[in-house]
Amino acid sequence: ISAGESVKSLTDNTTQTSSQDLCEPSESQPSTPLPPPGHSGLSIQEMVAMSPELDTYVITKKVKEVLTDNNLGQRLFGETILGLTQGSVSDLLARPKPWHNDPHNVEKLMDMKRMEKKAYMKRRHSSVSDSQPVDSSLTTIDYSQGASPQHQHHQLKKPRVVLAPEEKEALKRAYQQKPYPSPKTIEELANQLNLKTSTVINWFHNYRSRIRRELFIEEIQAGSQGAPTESGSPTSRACKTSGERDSCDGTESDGTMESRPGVALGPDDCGVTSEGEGPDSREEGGTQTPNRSPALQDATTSASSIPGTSGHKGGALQSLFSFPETTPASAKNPRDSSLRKKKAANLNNIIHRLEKAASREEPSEWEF
DNA sequence: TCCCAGTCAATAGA
DNA sequence: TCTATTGACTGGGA
Repeated sequence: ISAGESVKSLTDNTTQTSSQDLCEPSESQPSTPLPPPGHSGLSIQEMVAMSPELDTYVITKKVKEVLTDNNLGQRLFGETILGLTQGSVSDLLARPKPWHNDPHNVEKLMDMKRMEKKAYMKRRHSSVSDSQPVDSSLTTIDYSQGASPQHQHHQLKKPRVVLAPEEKEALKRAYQQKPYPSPKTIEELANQLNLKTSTVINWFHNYRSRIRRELFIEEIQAGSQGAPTESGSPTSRACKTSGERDSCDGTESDGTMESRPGVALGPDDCGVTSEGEGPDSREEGGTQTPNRSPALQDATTSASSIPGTSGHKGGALQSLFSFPETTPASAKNPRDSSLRKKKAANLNNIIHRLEKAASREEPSEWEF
């Protein structure tokens, strides 16, 4: 059996299971005839859409475990199943994205799927030269993504800029002083570091974004361990600060951001000290959320201090998606709690089948 | 126009 | 050869 078949089998069974589990949480049989691509049966996406809150951190962690256990590479999984590159898969697995959604939106989702199916059928009839892969489980989204402009401009690609450690240090110090530098500051930084302004701009965007994600993960981890937080809710985004972390990727200790001897650009050399900025200063606009100030960092990172006592690892599968009873939703309504438990049971079931499917031989034919 | 989330893809490291 | 990192880019929202 090829790894590709394994992946397919794995994901196929996930879909199948999820459709049934939605109706019957406790049991399901995967032998049901498979719907064609673009069908209106419930898939993993729909199941997910019906869950207002999911511990995506735990789910992602489990998926990662399954991939590892079954020797399924990120590239294969990403390209075959998700339509993502290896790097994106790695990023997602390392930093899962939280969500919060309205379960009633499932109706919208079904409508969208119907539209998708129509479009798919239309394309199939009209396209003559496009020899589609036998694996019809690839969704229409996959095809559209394959035609991204990035692929078309392949020949025009610029060489990748690799920032030197000193340059990164200087940028980080500048960031500490001003997470949102003005165009003037950016230009000064670019000049002093001999970089393009676009590179500096991109660096600040990326750094802010990745720090934010790191904080999400911390909150999720804290929340999934019983802390009554609004973990995972995009609404919490507005409460984030961008400058509260020294390290972007979590692999560097916060101490690395201290001013470093031997680096050409000291804090005063970063071009960020000449404009009277305070720790919370943001030069342009002034329309940003005020609590983005680094000065608030302690308040927003305190949730991460909860020790890692997750009982998921090595434990029974049924405990994988045990939603904390202390979360606001379940606390205010016992019915919610029961609902959440049902969902947890469903998800545990899915994971169980994922694992079983990964070790099975026969590929089946359905979409993820 | 700016910021963001999401993603790609080059590169480094294991 | 695999995964992790990260600069660059796109599209959407305000």
